[in-house]
Amino acid sequence: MGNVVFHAHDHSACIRTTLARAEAYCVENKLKLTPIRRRALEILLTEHRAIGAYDLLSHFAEEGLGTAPPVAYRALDFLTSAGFAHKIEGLNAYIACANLGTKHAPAFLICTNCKIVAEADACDAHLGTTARAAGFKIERTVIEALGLCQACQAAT
Amino acid sequence: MGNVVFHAHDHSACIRTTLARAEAYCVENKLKLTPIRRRALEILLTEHRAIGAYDLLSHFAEEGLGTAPPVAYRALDFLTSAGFAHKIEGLNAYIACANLGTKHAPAFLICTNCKIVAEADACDAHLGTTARAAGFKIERTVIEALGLCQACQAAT
DNA sequence: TGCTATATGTAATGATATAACATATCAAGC
DNA sequence: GCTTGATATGTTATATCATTACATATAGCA
Repeated sequence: MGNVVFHAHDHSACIRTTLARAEAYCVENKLKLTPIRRRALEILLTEHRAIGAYDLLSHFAEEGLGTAPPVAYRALDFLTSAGFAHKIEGLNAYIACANLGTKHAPAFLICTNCKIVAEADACDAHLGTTARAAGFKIERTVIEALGLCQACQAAT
Repeated sequence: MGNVVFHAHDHSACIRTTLARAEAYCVENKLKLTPIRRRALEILLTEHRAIGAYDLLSHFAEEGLGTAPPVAYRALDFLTSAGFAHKIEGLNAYIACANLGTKHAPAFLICTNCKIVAEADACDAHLGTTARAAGFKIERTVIEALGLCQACQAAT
């Protein structure tokens, strides 16, 4: 199963190795991890919880990296497309990927109180089982598959 | 398994029986299905797909039922709390419940092209299996469990 | 070097959602 | 039938989340 950890861990090492993996992945896939994109990932990794696009933007503003919303959304678009971050639809917020570099369908356990998010894998079959193992108390689930219905596939 | 239907059906009958079930459920549970709430449900049932809060509000405006956002959001809050409608987080949109009156954890198959939404049950184990049976092609999944982590449970 | 893709800067606006407070309605108990 | 308290509705303003559109800059390549 995935890294379902709500407990403490060596966070600075976790940030360093994840950034390194992101860099390697970009080289392999001819993607450009520009300073602003790299910094965005670093901020998400440091926060280690889901944060809003405008929260990210405040960090950028403090550091003189930009003040207009597109700056944040572009960085987040890059990170989510590359699989370095995920959007938590239930919170309209974004979080660094915990299994960076691997193709995966993420599933999340989100604490509505402290906003900490644990990433599991959707292939772990039941979120309920994973949650029980982690001592997480589920209050609401969001389970959605977006794609094309049969008719729309035929029409295109 | 749930009513995973992308195909045509007797829609006016479906609306009538669902409204009747909602009314019965409200009587049983001492909830008030006021005219505006009833009309909101009727509109969602008629649309038979996910619509935005402001789409609902336009219907209200045309019918002289209100023009301010809270009118729509209150009606939607009532319907979702009562289990008569669900929010589709991936679309920021709302849809009438297909299994009204029964306690259930819904899972959705959402066509990003035509916006039709099929409701399955999360207990059906795998969304993938359900999708395959319906000929639905999944492009993105949103799987989120919101609740309280162990630490936050302990703290309260 | 000059061309073209891609990335960034910036202003304006669109889309979604809630806060706050006033007024109305309804049902329970007197 | 009135009072009272709870719930629902009306309304203004504002908060929050996200994109469009267009100008400018920069990197990689012919």
